Amino acid sequence: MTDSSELHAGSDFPRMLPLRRVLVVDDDERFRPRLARALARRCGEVRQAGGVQEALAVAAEWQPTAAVVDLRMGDGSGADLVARLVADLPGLRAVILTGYGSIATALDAVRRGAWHYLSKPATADAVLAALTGPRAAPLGDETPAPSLERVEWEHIQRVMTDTGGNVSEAARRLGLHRRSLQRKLARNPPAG
Amino acid sequence: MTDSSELHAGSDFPRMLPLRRVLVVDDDERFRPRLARALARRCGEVRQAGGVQEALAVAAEWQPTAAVVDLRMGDGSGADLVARLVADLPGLRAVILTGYGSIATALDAVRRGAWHYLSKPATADAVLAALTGPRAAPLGDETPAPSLERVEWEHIQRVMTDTGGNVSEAARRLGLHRRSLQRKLARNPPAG
DNA sequence: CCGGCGGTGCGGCATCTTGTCGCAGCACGG
DNA sequence: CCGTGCTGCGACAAGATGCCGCACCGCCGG
Repeated sequence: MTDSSELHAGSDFPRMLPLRRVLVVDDDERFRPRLARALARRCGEVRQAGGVQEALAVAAEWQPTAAVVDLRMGDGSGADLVARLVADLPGLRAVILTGYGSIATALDAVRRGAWHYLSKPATADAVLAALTGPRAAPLGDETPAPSLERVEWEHIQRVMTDTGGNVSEAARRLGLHRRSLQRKLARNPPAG
Repeated sequence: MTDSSELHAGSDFPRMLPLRRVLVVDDDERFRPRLARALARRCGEVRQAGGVQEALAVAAEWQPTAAVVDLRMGDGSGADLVARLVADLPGLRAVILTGYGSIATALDAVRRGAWHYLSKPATADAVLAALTGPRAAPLGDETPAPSLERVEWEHIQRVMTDTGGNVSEAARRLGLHRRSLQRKLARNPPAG
């Protein structure tokens, strides 16, 4: 991936075969064309799809070698789409684009066949690096799932540092009442 | 930072300067040496530290150019450590290693100066790719924090697919009562 | 064939947790 | 000096959870 700075323009991508035909799937009409254009300057061919159905149609006849897929789309889950794509097109590398907070879901997608995941907004370079670099650690199933309590607590801590310790603001962002946040903070952190 | 003066010959890492001196920080006595050895075969020098205090001491006198830091350690947070390291050693690239479920916290670390984050277990190749590749999208502050409710819901969904839809098993992993999980699942997914 | 085991759904009730008030205090800036 | 927004905290009703029980189902071995 270190030589990604010298991507050949034109039609040959020596050992970067995954980048020959890249399918960009996102229902965000502002973001998708931008990403597609940026990718087009660096890869072989790039096509776009605005949703799951369209993506499946394009994939069936065009047989992309790589896909960049948004996690949340109006007509279906990007994770499901990726699972179907890699099933139909063995060897296809798919990266999941995800907004903040869906990282766990994106990791799920990796276990279901996605190559990597990125948080949005992602630069074209980051996408390329993810596509051509090593696969994201699939997180073996032996990694225990954290308790709900723990997940909640970590997210609260995160937002709290975000707001610089402002309880009222954090409560607003978390969507709960200030008093409730106070009480949660007063409690002790979960053990496991 | 420090340029040609202190370079040890022997290994050549052309434009991979970050990999000259790599500090591996983890309190897991089984995992750390393995990672360190694997890295040593691919980079310049590699040293290890078993905790935050030790890492700070080593960093002060050795001035690493890169660091691989576990997020959770007995004597302190890896995120805090990274923040201090990048403050002291400008140009240092630090990747955070995180277990499942602390991804949000790891992203936090990225905002506080870390270069990238990886989920554990991570291969040495993945670590190198993260260190030499583009920086993880720092997730501008405009990305809204998801509501607590939403975070909870996504985590539940994740564990549910993990268990193949087994409610009892998912409840056990989530650390709540089966009846409560049933009720949560019966409710509708959160909007925002 | 039957009993044990583990899963599911659901009702009910005691108990814990939240939401929503209100009040008082403190800091900041017009 | 007063408005604004933060903080901590008490109180009480509304809501969620833990925990019991029951009925039912599918599976597997005795």
